[in-house]
This record gives sequence, structure tokens and C-alpha cells, in this order.
Amino acid sequence: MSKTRSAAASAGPARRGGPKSDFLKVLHERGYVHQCTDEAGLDAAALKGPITAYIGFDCTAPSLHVGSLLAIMMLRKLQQTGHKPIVLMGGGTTRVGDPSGKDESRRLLSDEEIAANMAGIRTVFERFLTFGDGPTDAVMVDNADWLLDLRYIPFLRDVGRHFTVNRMLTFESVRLRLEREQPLSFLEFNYMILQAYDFVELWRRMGCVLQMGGSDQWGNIVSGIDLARRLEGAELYGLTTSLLTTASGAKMGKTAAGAVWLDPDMLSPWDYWQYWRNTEDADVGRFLRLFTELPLEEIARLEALEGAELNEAKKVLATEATAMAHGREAAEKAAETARRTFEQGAAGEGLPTVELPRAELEKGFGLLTAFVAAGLAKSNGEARRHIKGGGARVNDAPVRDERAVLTPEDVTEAGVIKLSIGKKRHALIRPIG
RNA sequence: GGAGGGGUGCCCGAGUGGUUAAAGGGGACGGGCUGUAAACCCGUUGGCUAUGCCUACGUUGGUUCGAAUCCAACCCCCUCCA
Repeated sequence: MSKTRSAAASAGPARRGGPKSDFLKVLHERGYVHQCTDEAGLDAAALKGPITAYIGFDCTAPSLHVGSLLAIMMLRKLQQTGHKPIVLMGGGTTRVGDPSGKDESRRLLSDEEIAANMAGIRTVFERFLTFGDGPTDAVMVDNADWLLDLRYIPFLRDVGRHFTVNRMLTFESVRLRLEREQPLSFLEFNYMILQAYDFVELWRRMGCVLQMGGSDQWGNIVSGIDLARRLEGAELYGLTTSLLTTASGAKMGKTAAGAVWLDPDMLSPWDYWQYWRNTEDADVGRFLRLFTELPLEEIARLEALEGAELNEAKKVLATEATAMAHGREAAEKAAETARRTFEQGAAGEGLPTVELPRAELEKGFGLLTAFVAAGLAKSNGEARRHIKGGGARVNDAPVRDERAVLTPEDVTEAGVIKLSIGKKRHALIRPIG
């Protein structure tokens, strides 16, 4: 898109020699930037003083997972470089549903679900941002505050007339559905308009001049910028990041147990650490830049390691990333547990532990049940399959008999029984009482 | 509103009366090789109180010794027409 730049910014500094503002400099150095609507203009604005920027998060799940981490990190960088982040909760837009990047419409969530999800998501941000009333303190707002009260006809007349269906149909999110002959409801079709309106509303309310997001949000962001110009004559900016995939092309954020949640109640710091530890070789440098705050020189040194040495870099990545999400202490503990478990083959104390009344053990506790209780298998059937397949171990000794029972004799000197599925998944059973 | 097509396991998709817990693929997981990597090879992939039982092919009923497969009604989706 072409934009007329204001006269003041005509000698755009970013054109030659890269951006001058700390904010854009940092984003570039660490590999966050994919596209920007007007980088020179944004650079100039960021150089002049604190700017306010936002990213929207829809409340479709009870917490955020690593798929959103990139966005969260951008807000963090924004704050660290002296600007004000707005976390926009999509209490209103979640009622509509973003068609971007989805083959088919999502189930409609109830108001109660949305409210519950929002509450869960809220807590995640406190780890990454500093909230408050100061000029660079983060704030959280909910677009339900303005979207729910919109009146249809006035909205159509004020906002709807600035959108042509012709253009809306060219949007990736819409086109994809049409081409694949997948249904796109009118409800979802409106999503981009609402998101565009959000940007305008945030500009009006808080002087927000920048919206960031994943590259799939580009169209929606640009719509907001256009709308603001037409409605308010305001000059706003958009910046997107590449959608994050691993070097082998898989979407990020999946693990054996499901999504890689940022909430410790939904995924333990131990598992979170493990997720990062298992990063592919080819991703280590990139992830260190994006998801840790180590100095770039240090990262350069780490990613230059070759072969098995690169594992050192992965451990650093895991510990730093975990420290940011769950605190330094939890991260160190996970690292230490991993060291003992994987490098010494011992039963690291920090492994996920379930307690079991000693009486149960004396009766003989079924092996299948034990694996399920320890969270290593979803059902007895799955536990059975792993035993048959040779992937199940008790105290590091393979077990082949699915009818076996655990007894007090299985308790090691450390006072626990170590169960393993595969080489990576371990848990402890601790007799009590 | 009319006509036609369709709803199958995590996803895609085959199956049109019995040998179907349902081909094939993807994903995921386990084993091997390694470095708790990638690639590759092999295997597994509904549940259970398990030589058997239960649940499952949009929903509910029906036909039949027997149904994902046939019939009826309903719900939802797509395409074309109005």
C-alpha cells in the first residue's frame, strides 16, 4: 500500500542505514520484523517520544501458548525500549471469531467461556509486562467495552461505508475459504471490520499509533490504518512478525500432551523447559534471539557451537525461556532436574511427582494404572501399548509384563518409584502415609 | 422457497448389508540410529473390571439373524436456481 508521509518525516532516517529508534533497532536485530507499513514514519515517531502500541488477543482458550509468545515478547521489547504497551483482550471479537488462518469456522464460544478464558490469559501477561499507571506501564483493555454497545445502523453508516466488499474479498483469510469452498459466515466476514475499528478506538481513547501481530494479521491491521485515516485523518502504523514455525515446517507449540501453555498450572515448568530443550538444531539461534534476552554476542557464540556441543545452547535457551515465563528459580530447578535425569540417569527430584498412599503400594499397585496416575499415559490402553512396544520403564528397567504391580520393593533409596515412557518422559511416584 | 450433493476416528479420506474398531495418507506417540536434534528405518494409534465386553461412522427411530452401509423424520453444511 502507498501512504502519503507527513512533511515532517520526509527525510525518513530509516531509509538509509537502518532504524534509529531503540525499539525498531531491537526488533530488527533479534529478528522479529516481517513487514511494516511505514517503517521510516514509525521510526521517527518512536524516536520522538514514547509511543503507544497494541496487540490483540482473542479469548479462545483458557491460557496462551507459545504460539502467542512472539507477540508477547514484542510488547515486552516495546516496554523495555521506553514505550507503552496495550494488551487488547478480544472480549468482543472472540464472540465473532477470526477466520484468519482457519479452514473452517470455530465453534461459537459462550459468554461464560470467553470470560473464563480471559481471566486465565490475563495472568500470563503479568510475567512479561509491568502493568500500572505510569507513562510506559502496560495496560489491559477489553474490546467488549466498545464493541458490545455498537448500534448496527450507525456503525454501518460510519464505518461500513469505508469498506468495499470487493476489497474484503481479496483478503487472504476470505479468499482461502472461498477457494476451498469452505463456508465463511457473515459473522466471521465482519471480523476484519471490528478489528479495524478496534485500532481506531484505541487511537481515540489512548492515542495508540501502532498495532503489531503475526503476519496473518497484516490485512486486518492495514484495514485499521486505512479506517483511521479516513475517519480521523490519523496516521497509524502496523508491524507484523513472521508466523513462527520450526525449521522443519511444523507449527510451534505442540507437544505430546498438547499445546505448550504458558500457564504453569496447564503445563509444568519442567515440561516447558523440556519443550525448549528439544528445539531443532536449525532453530537454536533464531529462538535464542526471539525468546531470550541474552546479549547478541553471547547468542552468536552459542549458535556457533557445532554438533553435540549445540546442546549447551539448547540448555541455555530452555533455562532462559523458562525463567521468563515461570521465574528463574523454577527454570534452574528444571535444568538441574534435567541434568540429573538425562546426564546421570538418576531420578531427578524435580520430576513431576504423584503421591500414592503406602497402603495401595502394599496391596500391589497396577502398573497400567500407575502410568496413567503419573500422567504418562492417557489410558490403560495407551500404557499397555507402550509396555508392549518396549517404551515403558520402572526405575529405568524396561518392563514387559503389563499385569505387573508396583510394590514397596520398587521404591528406591530416594523414596520414590521412577516411571518412564520413552527416553524423555519421566515421572515419580512417592509413597505417603 | 426449489433442485442436487454431503456430514466417517485427532485431521484428510475410502468404504454403500455381514470377514469393519472401519482401507490409505497426514499428524502424534513408541523403538532403532544419534546429541533429550534433524533426516531415515520399524512399530503403535477407541475404552474397559479384557480368551470377553462396551462405545463409535450428524441426531432419533425403523427394516433385518445382522446396518457406517437400506428406510423415515429431524439437525447442520455445500452447489445451482429463484
